[in-house]
Amino acid sequence: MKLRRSFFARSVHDVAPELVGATLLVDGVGGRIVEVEAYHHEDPAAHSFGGRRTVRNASMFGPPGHAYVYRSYGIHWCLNFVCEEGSAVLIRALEPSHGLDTMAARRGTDEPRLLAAGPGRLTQALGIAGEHDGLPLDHPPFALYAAGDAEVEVGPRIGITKAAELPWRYAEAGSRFVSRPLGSRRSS
DNA sequence: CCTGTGATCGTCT
DNA sequence: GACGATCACAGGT
Repeated sequence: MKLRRSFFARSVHDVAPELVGATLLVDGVGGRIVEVEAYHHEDPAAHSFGGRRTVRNASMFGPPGHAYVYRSYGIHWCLNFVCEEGSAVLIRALEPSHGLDTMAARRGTDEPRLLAAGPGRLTQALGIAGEHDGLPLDHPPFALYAAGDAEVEVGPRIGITKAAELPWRYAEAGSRFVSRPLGSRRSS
């Protein structure tokens, strides 16, 4: 079942766990989302913190159901799904199932676990870059299908220094394709 | 298993 | 001028 834009017009804390197990394809390449994180405007770790709009975070304040793509550490791209105003879900990892050869070529590895385990790896495998910022998620090149049954685990987010203790990371229990097991200490 | 470090640059102060 | 919602690799335990 395809996800409609209205799916995203809710609290990011409701949407994020429901995205675990959903299928994300970009031009037919992708797989099952197994790890996400929630960010919103009252969250010190979020780009939208305090409701401050900038050129970079404009998409976060745009309509729900669109992509927010930004550059991380000057090197990588990160993909988010915009929810209610000023909130978004960071897509951190997926289990590759469609277009494995394309992902392997883009990533420079055949190791399935390394194709899309981490937000930077995922965007590289799916061919996501700055031109995808602001695009609607219910139109090509995106295709999103609702999750079936998925057991979701919760834990602290990764790689942040502010509000690092908040348990707003959601992952599929037992998945080998997450960027890092829940409950482990290291941030990469 | 773990920790440390360099790469690299746009964004915000 | 400082700092990342990261990754790959090196080296020690």
